[in-house]
Amino acid sequence: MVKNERTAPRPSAKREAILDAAQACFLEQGYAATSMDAVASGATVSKATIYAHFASKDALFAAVICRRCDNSSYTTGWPDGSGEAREALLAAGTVLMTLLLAPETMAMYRVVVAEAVRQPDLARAFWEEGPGRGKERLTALFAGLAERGVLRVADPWVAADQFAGMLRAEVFHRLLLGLPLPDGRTIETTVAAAVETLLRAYS
Amino acid sequence: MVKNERTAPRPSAKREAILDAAQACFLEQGYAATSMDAVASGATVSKATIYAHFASKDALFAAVICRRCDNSSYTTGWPDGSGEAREALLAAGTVLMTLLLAPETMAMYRVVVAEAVRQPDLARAFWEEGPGRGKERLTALFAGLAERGVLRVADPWVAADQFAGMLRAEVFHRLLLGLPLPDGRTIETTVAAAVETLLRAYS
DNA sequence: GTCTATAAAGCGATAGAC
DNA sequence: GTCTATCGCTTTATAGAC
Repeated sequence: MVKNERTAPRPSAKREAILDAAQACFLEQGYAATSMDAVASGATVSKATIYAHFASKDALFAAVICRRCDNSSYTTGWPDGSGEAREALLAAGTVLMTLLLAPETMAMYRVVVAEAVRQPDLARAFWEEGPGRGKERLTALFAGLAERGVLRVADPWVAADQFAGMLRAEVFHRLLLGLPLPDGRTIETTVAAAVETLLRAYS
Repeated sequence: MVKNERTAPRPSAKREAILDAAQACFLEQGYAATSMDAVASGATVSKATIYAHFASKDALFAAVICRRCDNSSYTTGWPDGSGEAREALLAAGTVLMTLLLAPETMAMYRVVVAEAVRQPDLARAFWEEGPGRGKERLTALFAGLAERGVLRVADPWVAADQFAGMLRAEVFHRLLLGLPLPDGRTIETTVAAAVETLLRAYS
């Protein structure tokens, strides 16, 4: 850890505590309902200290979202695309949908969507680092399967779009609205149904 | 128009003006960023008049959402399911996706999602009157096509879920975040691709 | 950098006249 | 029902001591 970090501010203990507390507040209660007093209290820090690190509430919010985006790169279980098509799609679908339905992801999505109109740059960054990146990996997977001839996909982008869409159907939208799920619909059944449909369509 | 309306309050000119102004504010700026002063100004009415009609800001918001839900029943162009499967699905998909991508629908979705945690009852009402109703119609359509034997669908709910999901894929989520659309992706191409995929899978 | 204390403004909601 | 005027509270942000 040399001191040669010009772009990002170097992490300090207080700064991290502030970001942690702010993330908890923003994700649980939304942007507007979160007060700087609540963040200060959560971080056991005075409000003035927050303003020493972040220019404004907007800047603090942006910092929280960006930090979260940078950390959203865990891809354990992602298939390399070398085996059977069904196997690869089941693995990819399970990874994506598990990440998608994680409470933290849902909360993140809610708050970014809510603030998208007010902070367009943030919405763009969120998409590119989050859903957009997953979409690219999925497109690459379909392209690889098509190239190897195990799947007859004319346009990998469209196939990835359809796959992602089927994963993010009613289950996702009900969770986003905080509603109970329909009986018997789980990650496994949804992924399996989507994979079977795609295999029948593209074989 | 007899005076026998016990449930809903009878419409008055001022009341409607308030609801119109409130809807414009809430959908454009969100719940928290909308002040009662702004609504009063938009309706050319005093703030006290608003409180004569609505108990609180929350109540006003709920009234706006519910009124909008009641009006979202235009189904021009919805297929009766008597003809060919491709024809019926193309028609249904176009109707759904056109409604889905309408700016007003997008704004509504944004604000309801943002307030879902704080007002769960409202989120539930929105789902049942909006997306839920569309989903039911779609499920019935698939069930009818399956019954007539023109489509081999084991579970109409799953088929409807997948169709709706494919319609609400990247295009929908990018619009929700206020981002530009990828080149060459329109309502027509998305609907057509989804229909072809489902036909290949379920024929 | 970090604190306490406070400024300055905006908010939802209400009182009281008409 | 509708208005004007205002209350009481919370908010973001800052000043000044250390």
